[in-house]
Amino acid sequence: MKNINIRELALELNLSVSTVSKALNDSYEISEETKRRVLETAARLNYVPNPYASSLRGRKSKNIGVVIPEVADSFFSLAINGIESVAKEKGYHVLICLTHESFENERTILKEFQGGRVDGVLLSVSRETTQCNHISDLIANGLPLVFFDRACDNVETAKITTDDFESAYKATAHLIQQNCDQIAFLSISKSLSISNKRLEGYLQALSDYQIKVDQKYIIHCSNDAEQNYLLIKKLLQQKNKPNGIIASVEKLTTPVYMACEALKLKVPKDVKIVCFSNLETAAILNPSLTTITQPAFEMGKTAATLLFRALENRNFSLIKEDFIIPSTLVVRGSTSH
Amino acid sequence: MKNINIRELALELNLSVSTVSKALNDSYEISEETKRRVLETAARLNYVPNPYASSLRGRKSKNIGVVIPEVADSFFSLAINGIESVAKEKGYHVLICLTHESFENERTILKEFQGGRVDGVLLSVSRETTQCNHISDLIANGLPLVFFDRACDNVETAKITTDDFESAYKATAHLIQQNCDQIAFLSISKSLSISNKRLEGYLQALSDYQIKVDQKYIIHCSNDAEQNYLLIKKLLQQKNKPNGIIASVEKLTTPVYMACEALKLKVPKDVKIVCFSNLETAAILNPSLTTITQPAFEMGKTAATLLFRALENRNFSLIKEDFIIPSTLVVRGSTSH
DNA sequence: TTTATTTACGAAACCGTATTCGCTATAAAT
DNA sequence: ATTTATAGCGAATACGGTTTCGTAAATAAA
Repeated sequence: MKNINIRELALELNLSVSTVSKALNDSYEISEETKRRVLETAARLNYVPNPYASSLRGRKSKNIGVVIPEVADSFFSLAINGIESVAKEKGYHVLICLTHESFENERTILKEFQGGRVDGVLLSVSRETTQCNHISDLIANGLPLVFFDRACDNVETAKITTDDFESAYKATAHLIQQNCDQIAFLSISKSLSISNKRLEGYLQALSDYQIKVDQKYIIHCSNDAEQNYLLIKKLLQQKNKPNGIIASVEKLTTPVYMACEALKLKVPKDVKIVCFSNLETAAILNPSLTTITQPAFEMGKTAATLLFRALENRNFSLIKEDFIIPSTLVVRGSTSH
Repeated sequence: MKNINIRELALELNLSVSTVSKALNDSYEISEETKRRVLETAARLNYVPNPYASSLRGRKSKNIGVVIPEVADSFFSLAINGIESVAKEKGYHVLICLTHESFENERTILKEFQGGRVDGVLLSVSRETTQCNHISDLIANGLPLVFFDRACDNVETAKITTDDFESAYKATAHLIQQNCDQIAFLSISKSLSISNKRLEGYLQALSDYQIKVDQKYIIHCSNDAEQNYLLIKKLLQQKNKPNGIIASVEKLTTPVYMACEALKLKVPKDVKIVCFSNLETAAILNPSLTTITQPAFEMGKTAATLLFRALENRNFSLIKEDFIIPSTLVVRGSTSH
């Protein structure tokens, strides 16, 4: 049951290697009868082509790279499903690379991609990424790249995002309508565009509703769960503690709830909470969580579709363009009863 | 900024291709001075080696394949992190392939691996997998493979699992001690070994505590979320409805909670619930969820470590062997107050 | 001084597949 | 009958690295 190569397959068939290769690739040069024979024998001898040889010769890998900060996250894992659904249809493989929110990892991964490992890239940048030369370099090198969710504004390519400003605005307005007047905003990065857009939406809503901005309500979280928990706890322990919280990212949900519980704060009575989150369990939390639900699967799917358009049409190139798929505010128990 | 190959690099350096290759691979044949020059020029010209050329020539891909049913699942995404932590250290890449619980997908993926795409495989089989020839074939072909979590019993290789029988037993005993006498067990597959071992642990506990087994309390769920919800709802609507539920897999958590809420059943008063789950949000559910928490990261890490031992030592081969890492019963609000 | 060994490098073969180009035999067109 | 076109196949080359083997010069051993 050892694996055979095309040469041995050709030998068995009394055909040349080139004929077999063409038959396997359904070339018009080969007769139907021969194709049938080749396919039949290939199946019988359990022939599986070596993808590296094909990639080397064909100068394309049939792989797309997906670079994301983290896989243990509902948004990203759902986005992967969206991406994969398209890739599979196109006969491509998905190479998932994790940066773990580290800029250095991100740069290393993209650098490696220059060697030809992938034909195109879908990228959601790390929270540390402030400067984008490593991305521009890759594009200049001829690799098509599409951002999804977390983009760099000064890179000339397409991005798929959600309406971060508007949805943060909606979330904030919702809290205000629920009588919150001291609303905290939990950010995960000072540089990330989505984080900043969400922050701006929050600020705009405060302004529109004539609520004064208080810097002590704007918390910049880190990538350390324990530290974030302490930060949030501290926020909720000050004398003018907030009566509303917007968490700009899913992973802050648990520390926020934990902090409220530790401090015996009742949600939504004492504090109301909205999270940007795709958690399936949002509906069964204690209390159920009001969320901004992002169209994760759709975003992944759209990003992949766009990337493949660039891969398939050599005369179609990715221009700087925004595709915005709206999020949904789902009101649940953490902001009402 | 176009990518260059080793030939052009050699030309620039006035060296032969072989010398450059050896220098890049830190061969003892090359002087320190030359290595320095090569490395410096390679960096300056932004040389990135083509991985497919290396793989083809070296007959190894520096990739390991991870085949799992689903990525949008806490257990698997944490396991991926464990696997990746080892792979990264060894300079390997992780190729994540999703079966979406389909046997056909699983077979196709493993078949492709025979072409040499990966040097080794970590596999958690789909819920549909009852027959394992596609796996044995792969191993017979020379590819080392380690199971993690979901294994096939009749394949000659190592497996990393958790103590499914014992933890299901513990969960059941815990429910009994909390005065449950009508305990339902939610399975996801009739063939999956983990599902069956958990079922056996449940049955053994019932037997040891002299509780009669009632087949109507053993529910075989499907892969369809909506259908599972209806199934569970039906379970909870019968006249002798259970007062305890064990969900053998994380994804059943939400439908169970939803069904209880829809039927106005109080947890834990009317029904007590235990889930096999790695959900980070278990502690903040309504009520907080008693879980069997699997050592997901550890299992991934151990499986990867074992696989690499087989990859690195040609005289070490994977024998049929069980490595069992225990799960933890974490008692929370869904089974007590 | 002669011989053996070591150091540092280059030429060429090789990994498995795809593609270009050329060839033959047959069919079609003139 | 002659030319042209076409269908079907094979030889050879290319893809970009790695590795084997050979060799010249430098050094060590005799």
